[in-house]
Amino acid sequence: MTDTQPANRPIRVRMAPSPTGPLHIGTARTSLYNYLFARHAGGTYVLRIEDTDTARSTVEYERDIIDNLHWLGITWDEGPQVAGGEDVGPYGPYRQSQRLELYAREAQRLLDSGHAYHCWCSPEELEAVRREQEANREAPRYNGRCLRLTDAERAQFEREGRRPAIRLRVPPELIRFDDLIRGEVEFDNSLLGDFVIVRANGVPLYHFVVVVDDEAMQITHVIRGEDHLSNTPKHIALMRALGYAEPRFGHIPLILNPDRSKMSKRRSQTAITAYREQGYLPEAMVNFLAFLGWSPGTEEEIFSLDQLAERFEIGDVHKGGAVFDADRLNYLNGVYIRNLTDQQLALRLRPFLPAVLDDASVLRVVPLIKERLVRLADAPELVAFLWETDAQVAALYDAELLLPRNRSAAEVAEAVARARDELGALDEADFAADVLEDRCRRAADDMGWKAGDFFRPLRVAVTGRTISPPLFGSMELLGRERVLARLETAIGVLAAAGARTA
RNA sequence: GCCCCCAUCGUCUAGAGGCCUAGGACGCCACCCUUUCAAGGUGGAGAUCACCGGUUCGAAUCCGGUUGGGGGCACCA
Repeated sequence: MTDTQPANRPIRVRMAPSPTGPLHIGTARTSLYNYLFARHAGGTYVLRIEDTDTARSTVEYERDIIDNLHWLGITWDEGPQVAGGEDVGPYGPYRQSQRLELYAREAQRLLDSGHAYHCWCSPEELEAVRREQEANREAPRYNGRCLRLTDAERAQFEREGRRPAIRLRVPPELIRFDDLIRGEVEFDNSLLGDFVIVRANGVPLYHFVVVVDDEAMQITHVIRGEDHLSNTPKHIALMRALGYAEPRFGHIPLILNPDRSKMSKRRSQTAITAYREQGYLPEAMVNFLAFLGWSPGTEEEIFSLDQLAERFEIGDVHKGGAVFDADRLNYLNGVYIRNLTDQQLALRLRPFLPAVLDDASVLRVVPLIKERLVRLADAPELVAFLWETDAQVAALYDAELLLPRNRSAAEVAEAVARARDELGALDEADFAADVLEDRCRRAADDMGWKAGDFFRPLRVAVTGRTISPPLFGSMELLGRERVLARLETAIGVLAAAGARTA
């Protein structure tokens, strides 16, 4: 691999989310790669909140981003540790909304040195120029009108009280850089227009503030999504104009929708919170995200965050985009769930199960559902029969549901009655899964029934469903009294159905 | 339209000139196990390595072109 370390500078990377929406899958993965890179190299990891777009930025989103980053297990050395909280680190403040004087100072410096100039063009004028360029099949870029203004024209605009934006004067030069992931990349900046760095209302723009902050925070490696690859020449032009050191850049592939377009809210579920709420484990999420565009080069696929940090090499990151494969995430989540101890799983399951189920019951439920869970939020449906009332369960009965193939309602009623008698003969202390199973198997055998056929109506009677956790474990958890009551109700339903068809 | 990036099974990927009649995983299909559903086990289908030309004794791997896909071209980030 190529040398990734600029000379004489300790490695510092950053993630710079914009609190204009909840933490996005793509941002999470970029944050993860930055984190892994920093950890692997022993560098410093900085979180900077890019909230210059005051109209769209909110504290709620900042909270969502920070909370979910923490949830994933990603930690940073500098930056706000808590949403709305105080900064940690010597290069603060770490919220761009609090760094406005710096940007103003640097913008003035560019103005003074002639690298930037005021632009009075109105949105309408710019739009007209753009349309004309499109009609002439030219590249849509600023025509440099305000660069050629006479002093009189300038004075006139100022008299009119029009507020100017500030544009960078982009030199027509070839920009070349050695991307950590893509290698040599070359752009022709003569194709770029003079872009705006500070809006007319005085608010500095993204391309400008990233560059200023990366320098101010001594960032050595800028690892970000491929969508920024084409923006890099702008950033380099800015750095040169400001006399900054150029960091190394690494552009990671995009995460794609199934149709291979850039992953979007429209086509996919993109908010990390949504996955969290459905009961995806952060460990599974991290493992999954890490492999979207990177692999250790072996056939191992289960990695903890620490193991990932140990193995991660930025040069091994792929160049091509990766489709977000929900099936694979589900599979991985299941693996992580099954790898948890019962106690650990009970703890994680707690928030997903209703309070009527006490902690001890949650722990007892775990062995019954562990192998059946894809997401934690799937748990309630699996064991709802435990807290549903007998009446609620009975409402789910349907004679059809209770009937195995080729058995009449009368026959089934008889079988269920037999089970009720067998189980009713047991006292509370003997009402355990192995005993229940033994009794029922014998009864089935005795009546000449296949065990499976005999169990089906019992399952429906007890859980209200044809699909359930193991029958006898479920019965044990439900308890003698309620099991017998439900069997009784089912017998009634079957008898009525039998009478109708007879 | 212009610029840039990318290209191995449906998907995530292994592969850095001969070990590849291309490996693994997910998904899919069988079968086994089995009280349902899962989990687990075994096996299978699935990629002429986008295409065309080179270079080479030899190319998925190197070079060029073509095609296809994606991204960027804002007083959003």
